[in-house]
Amino acid sequence: MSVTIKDVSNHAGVSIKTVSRVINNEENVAEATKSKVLASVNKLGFKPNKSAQSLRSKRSYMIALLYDNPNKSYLADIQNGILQVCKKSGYNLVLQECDYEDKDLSSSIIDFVEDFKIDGLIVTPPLSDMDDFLKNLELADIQYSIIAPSTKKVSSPYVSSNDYDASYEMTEKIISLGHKKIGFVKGHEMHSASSLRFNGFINAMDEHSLERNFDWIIQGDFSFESGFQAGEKIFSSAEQPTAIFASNDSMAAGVMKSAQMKKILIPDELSIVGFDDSPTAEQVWPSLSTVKQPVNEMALHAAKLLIGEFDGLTEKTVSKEFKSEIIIRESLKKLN
Amino acid sequence: MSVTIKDVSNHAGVSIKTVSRVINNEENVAEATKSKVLASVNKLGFKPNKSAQSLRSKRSYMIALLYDNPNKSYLADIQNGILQVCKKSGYNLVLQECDYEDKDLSSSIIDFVEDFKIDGLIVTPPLSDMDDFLKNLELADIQYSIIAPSTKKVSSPYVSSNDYDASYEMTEKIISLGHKKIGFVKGHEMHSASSLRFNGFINAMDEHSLERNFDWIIQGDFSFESGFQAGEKIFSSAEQPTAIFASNDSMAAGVMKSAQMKKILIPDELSIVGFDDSPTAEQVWPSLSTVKQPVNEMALHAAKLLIGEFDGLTEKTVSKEFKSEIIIRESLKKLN
DNA sequence: TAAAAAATTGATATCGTTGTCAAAGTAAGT
DNA sequence: ACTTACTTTGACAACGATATCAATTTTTTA
Repeated sequence: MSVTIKDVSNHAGVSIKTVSRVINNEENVAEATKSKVLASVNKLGFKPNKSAQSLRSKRSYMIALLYDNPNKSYLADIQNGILQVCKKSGYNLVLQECDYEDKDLSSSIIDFVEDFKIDGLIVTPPLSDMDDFLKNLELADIQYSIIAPSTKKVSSPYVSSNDYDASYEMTEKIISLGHKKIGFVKGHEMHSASSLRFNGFINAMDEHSLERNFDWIIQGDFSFESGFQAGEKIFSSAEQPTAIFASNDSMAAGVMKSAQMKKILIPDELSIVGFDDSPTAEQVWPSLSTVKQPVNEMALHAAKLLIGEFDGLTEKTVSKEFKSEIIIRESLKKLN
Repeated sequence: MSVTIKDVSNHAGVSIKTVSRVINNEENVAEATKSKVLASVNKLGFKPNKSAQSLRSKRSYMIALLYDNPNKSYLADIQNGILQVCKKSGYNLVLQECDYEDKDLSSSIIDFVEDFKIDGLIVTPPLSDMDDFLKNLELADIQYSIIAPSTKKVSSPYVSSNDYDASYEMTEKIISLGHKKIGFVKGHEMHSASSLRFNGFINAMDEHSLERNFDWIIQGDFSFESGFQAGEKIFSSAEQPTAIFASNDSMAAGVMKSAQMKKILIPDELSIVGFDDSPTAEQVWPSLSTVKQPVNEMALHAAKLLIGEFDGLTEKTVSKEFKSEIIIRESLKKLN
């Protein structure tokens, strides 16, 4: 059938242990032996049997992605980033959907990791915001790498996005176009990104001495529906803003719909801005100005971080904060 | 450490082989022995070591999802459906992105399956439309289950959607609202769904003796951009349709944008209809009428089909065609 | 140059299951 | 009662890698 380590050892005229040493890049193998073995490996097309490796070494060569996020496009980007690394390093990605409200979350995840001998986890928001959950993982001695807005101080490696800065910058951009009356729709309360994005907005407003109008600051939950309702509230208030900044694109689209149903012209009478650069941002009309986080690259880095932890191979990858990009489309316009 | 089959056999006072028989539901185990063993299994919390099982039995308990589809939301639904089955049956899902234009697709997938001892594949469009690829899988004796529009005649089990019927029905719905001048934007040529959807449209038009206007029948590729360009073409033609049916929601959104930029009122002057019920369909304004396929359920069934093939356990699941649902939203209106 | 230290290599045990095959126990047939 | 057939069970090999530890070779040190 398929080529085993024994076939290689026979072909190369060394012991199986030596072959094992070579394929695992262990130290103390003579160069001559090493190249002899590698030649046999290539010649025979040997690929280590994952199950056997896993059984003996207690490593599964599988990492899992933990998520509880209805944002399909975000998830797809995350997956792609991780897969790029997995493909190269011979790891496999396993998906694990969670419920952040589940009381037994920690224990069920710990069971899952032990059952499948999962080597490590990549944890995404909002799970990456749950400190006690992360602490439980550490207590169970489970390796993980998190993707989160930059606030976290955890011992495990992490990849972060500069939600605060991006929001601050986008707000300044809006202000620079002459807007002074700016509304804001907040995101889901469980996501730390929500408060960061809000704080970025507030601080930029303060910096430019612009007044906050609490009729225009509405709590949402990242859903389209909550954005729509936020719009209804804002547009029924006494005074009207000239721009609204929503904490994600779905809510921005909701606000936009609400405005359009009230015949408010966008962007002439009202500018709308979102966050995330979801596919919808480009497909609505007028297209949404938004903030694009390099989600794919972040996930890629998170995977490198995690896998680098087990394989000494890769040069030590370090935690890193990623910068977002502001994308200006049709929905944001200079105030007349 | 963790509980092994040996611990169970000691506790139950039988041989390890007998324990193995019980946990694998083999025949010819006395009832008394069986329940005795199961009691020990529960008492000790024994869970078979996947790696050891895999090593010995040549089964990995992993199935892979093959895809080459930029539609993130579709993919997420597929994944969710499969995961529901995996969770129950103890299988794991591995993601494998492909390139349908890759010359070496067959061989690289066959390598992948052999390297990781993948038990079976779930193949999605457009890969499920590539007959020679599927044939190669069969030659390599690889189990798979496909998700595809219903045209395929393959020996492996499959799950299909009634694209033709759904399209026919939606066209009739449009016609029933008084529309006679109806445009159509075709989907990507490599997807068999595209021709089915188009044929459904054409046949419904014929059935109602409505004339086809080839100025309004445009080839697209499922992308937003291609929908936008289709709109530009249609709106620059001599006569204008009163309704346009696009083969998916992204293209419908593109058509919509093109119309809105030309100040064509939707749905008053033009009705637009999509296909897929993507998140965008709900988030554009006016919201898109569309066809919803039970993608999640289809994937769930495909997974059952595949896993049922190896585990004799489940009652034989059979190939099945799933029906789509027509969703009427704001973008489709009775003709004045 | 001999002894000590370090580098290199291999024989064999081991991981936790399932597979093989023979032995023991039960039921059926004459 | 005595084959014959079938059911139930267990001892031990095997899957294909890594781990242990001792043996051998090479290098360094004195």
